[in-house]
Amino acid sequence: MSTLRYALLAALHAGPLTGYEIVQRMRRPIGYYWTAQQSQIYPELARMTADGLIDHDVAAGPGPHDRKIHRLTAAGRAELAQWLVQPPQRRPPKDELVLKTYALAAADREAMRALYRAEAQKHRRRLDDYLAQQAQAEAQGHDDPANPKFGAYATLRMGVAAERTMLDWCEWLVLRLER
Amino acid sequence: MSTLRYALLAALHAGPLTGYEIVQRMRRPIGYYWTAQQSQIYPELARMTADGLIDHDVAAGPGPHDRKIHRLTAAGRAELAQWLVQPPQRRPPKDELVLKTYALAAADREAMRALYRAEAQKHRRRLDDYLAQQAQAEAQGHDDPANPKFGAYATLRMGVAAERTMLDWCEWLVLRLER
DNA sequence: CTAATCATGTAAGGCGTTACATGATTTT
DNA sequence: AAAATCATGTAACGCCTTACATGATTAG
Repeated sequence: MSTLRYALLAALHAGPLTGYEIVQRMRRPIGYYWTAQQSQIYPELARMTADGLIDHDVAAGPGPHDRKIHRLTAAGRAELAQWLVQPPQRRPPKDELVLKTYALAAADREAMRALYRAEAQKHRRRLDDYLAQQAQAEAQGHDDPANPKFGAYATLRMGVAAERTMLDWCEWLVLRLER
Repeated sequence: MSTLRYALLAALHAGPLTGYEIVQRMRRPIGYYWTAQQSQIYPELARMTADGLIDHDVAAGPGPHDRKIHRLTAAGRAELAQWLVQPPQRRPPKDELVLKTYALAAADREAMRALYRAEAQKHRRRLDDYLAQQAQAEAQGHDDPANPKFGAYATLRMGVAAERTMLDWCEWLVLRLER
């Protein structure tokens, strides 16, 4: 069982979705959890159906393809529940900006400073975006653990925290590389 | 040019290393920058040598293989310097724990709470470890941008910040999932 | 009239992980 | 005597990205 499979089970945990809707959610991590391309998602959904983890209803779509509305089977839901409570396997963080930083002595200092200033800007934008979404989620009561959307809210909070961390780090570098 | 190539150029930016030494540094990200397996590293070093980005001296080793001490060529150093100042391409963060959190409603609440408590513990340990390394680096003056090890120090600071962020988030979840 | 959206899929190729292989020296 | 360290490599396989393909409806 690959992590992608669990990601798809997780995507379906709160209710049925079409492959297309899953693709939308996983393209840009709006909340902040996982990503995958459609060329990975469609075949995997087919395999999961063959393995009895999910099934689907078929409905006519606007284009040449019918819509397949996927939902978890009892087996799929059990598999998900069992996986959720197991400790995650740590996969190493790979961040290009951090890698560049390791070798920053090999580049022009002012150019590197400009890089961090530009990255800080990007993180500030994304942070503002996430903060707005977080406020909206709180207004709708998603911050209550009893609310079914609490999980999505918690991932959003991680997104906020991560963006803030990156922003602070970039700003620290901009200051440190002065002169 | 893959990111792995740039990671290897970055690894060699401060001086020559054998493939084995690079493997050690990239296995568990001591600072916090990049990882790769030896089965990726050795063939890539060979290809980079063929492409003129690095070259090496050969010396007798203790085992059946000679040591190859790799260093950047002028072309390799130029390629690295040019890459460093370009904006990094964002690759989506994939964190299994965050993924699990998204679907946390599908699992037993107390079991999830135990999971976050255990994860908090791991992050606390790693944070302490990184903090000790950071203090040592500062005592040796690596926090000065003029010091050639400043880049490694800056990546370590990112490691510290990231661990602290994850720790806080796990502890927040433990509190929120109470009762 | 052009472009985007909805909706599902296939093909090719590169990136990354796990496992296998060798063998002398040093540590337990 | 057994295990770890040093040191470099290959093989198999799966994951992931980029690109291609179809075609009706809706928005600009």
